[in-house]
Amino acid sequence: MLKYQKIAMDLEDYIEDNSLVRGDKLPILDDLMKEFEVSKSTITKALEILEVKGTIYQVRGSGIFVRGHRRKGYINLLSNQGFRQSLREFKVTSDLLELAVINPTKEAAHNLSIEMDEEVYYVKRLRKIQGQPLCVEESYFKKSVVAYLNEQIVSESIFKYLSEGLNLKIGFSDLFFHVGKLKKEEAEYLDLKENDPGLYKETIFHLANGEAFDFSKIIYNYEQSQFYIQANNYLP
Amino acid sequence: MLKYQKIAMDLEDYIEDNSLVRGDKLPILDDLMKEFEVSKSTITKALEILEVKGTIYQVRGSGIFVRGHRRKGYINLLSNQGFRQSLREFKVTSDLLELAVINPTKEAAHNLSIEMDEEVYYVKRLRKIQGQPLCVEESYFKKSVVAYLNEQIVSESIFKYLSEGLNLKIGFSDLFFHVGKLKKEEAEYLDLKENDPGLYKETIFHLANGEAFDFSKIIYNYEQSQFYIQANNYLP
DNA sequence: CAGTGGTCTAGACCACGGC
DNA sequence: CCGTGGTCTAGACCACTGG
Repeated sequence: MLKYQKIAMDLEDYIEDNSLVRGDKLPILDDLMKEFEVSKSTITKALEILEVKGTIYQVRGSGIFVRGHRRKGYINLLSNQGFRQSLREFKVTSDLLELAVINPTKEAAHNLSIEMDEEVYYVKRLRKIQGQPLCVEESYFKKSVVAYLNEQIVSESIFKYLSEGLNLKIGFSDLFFHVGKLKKEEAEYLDLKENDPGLYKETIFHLANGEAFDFSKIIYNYEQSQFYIQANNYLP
Repeated sequence: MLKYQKIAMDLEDYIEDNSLVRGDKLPILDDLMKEFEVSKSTITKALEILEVKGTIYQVRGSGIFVRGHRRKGYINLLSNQGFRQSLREFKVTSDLLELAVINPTKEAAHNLSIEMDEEVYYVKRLRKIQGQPLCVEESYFKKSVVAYLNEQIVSESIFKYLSEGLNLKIGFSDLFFHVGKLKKEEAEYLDLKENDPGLYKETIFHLANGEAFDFSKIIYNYEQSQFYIQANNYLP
């Protein structure tokens, strides 16, 4: 593990352990350098990561402060770590509806930039929160990248398996969404009525080398889901 | 303007001017260092900004590549620069419905961390795209920060005025949203029907020093709006 | 193994906040 | 004015990619 990653994690733990909240001050740069016995740039790099993640903000001439937020019960839209993190106080479970090796739909093939005769793993899951349907998810994993999946892996954290088990390096993801009216079949999964509102989200996940490997479609139950994002305002 | 900011902008222009698309290669680090006559770290910093913004991705041992994305007509959810950027090919206009100095609602006061007797500018606007209602927005600006607003400023870009006119430094923003059924009054603004789907978004904007100064509530017309985000996957 | 990006250092100097 | 974070440099060394 890289120094700056370790420092970033240690600082997150420090904030957690000391129950620091928005506006609370962290030690100054100089002290952090001494504490971790690294150069200024390394601390800066660690802080930058936490800044991008929305954990802290830095004010020149003043100090380093905890950002956090949190409205309870909101899902972090950008966390692909499933819902374990954002909703850890709630009970989230997952029903596996389907797991198979298939040829992709035209849509999936297009979003993964593959031919329609290349094989993919198709995973369909229904996620529940405190027993209520939270969302239906369909995922298409390139089989050339994700060579093997089984029921157990899928029922736990797929991404953890990919990065730790298969040693894949996840890079970036493109996320698209819109709001619409649920079709009858969709509504049934979510325990809602036809034409009720639904949030439709599509995500294309890429490896660090830029290759798309997972196309995912999720429909959220509007009664169970609220989202948050912590953004930074870079170049105007 | 800082060197790395200038470089980042120049590289964006370079991509634009040469119509580079996803996967196209940029010059290597060494050449960029020579071209811009700066040290490696400065180039790295510029590239990092573009990486966070979703403009490029870097692959160790291989090169620097254009990321971009491929869907037209989607709104960048994280761009507070209004819709000019994402939808520049479409005609976006804005009707001012109300502009007044008032005491904040309880909700606005809470989100801005102020008392209910402190004054705020209240701005209500209806945005249209190609003549169709796109969203209704209500904003509350702390008067202690934004001392003056008028009809002309509001009809153009408020944030441009804040950063260039008032020289305020925008820092970060917290974004919350959910999906719901439109109330009758809301639906009328958007030319929709009661109980049609709506995307409800709230944003709290902060200065670089961490002070909240703008609380904004937007309801989007589901027929006119689709969104995208380009995310990076940092620490697992 | 050559090419290319990533990490880390030590240090100079700058810019902003707040007393 | 002092304390604090931000920018920038030059350079050593590491780690991954791809022929």
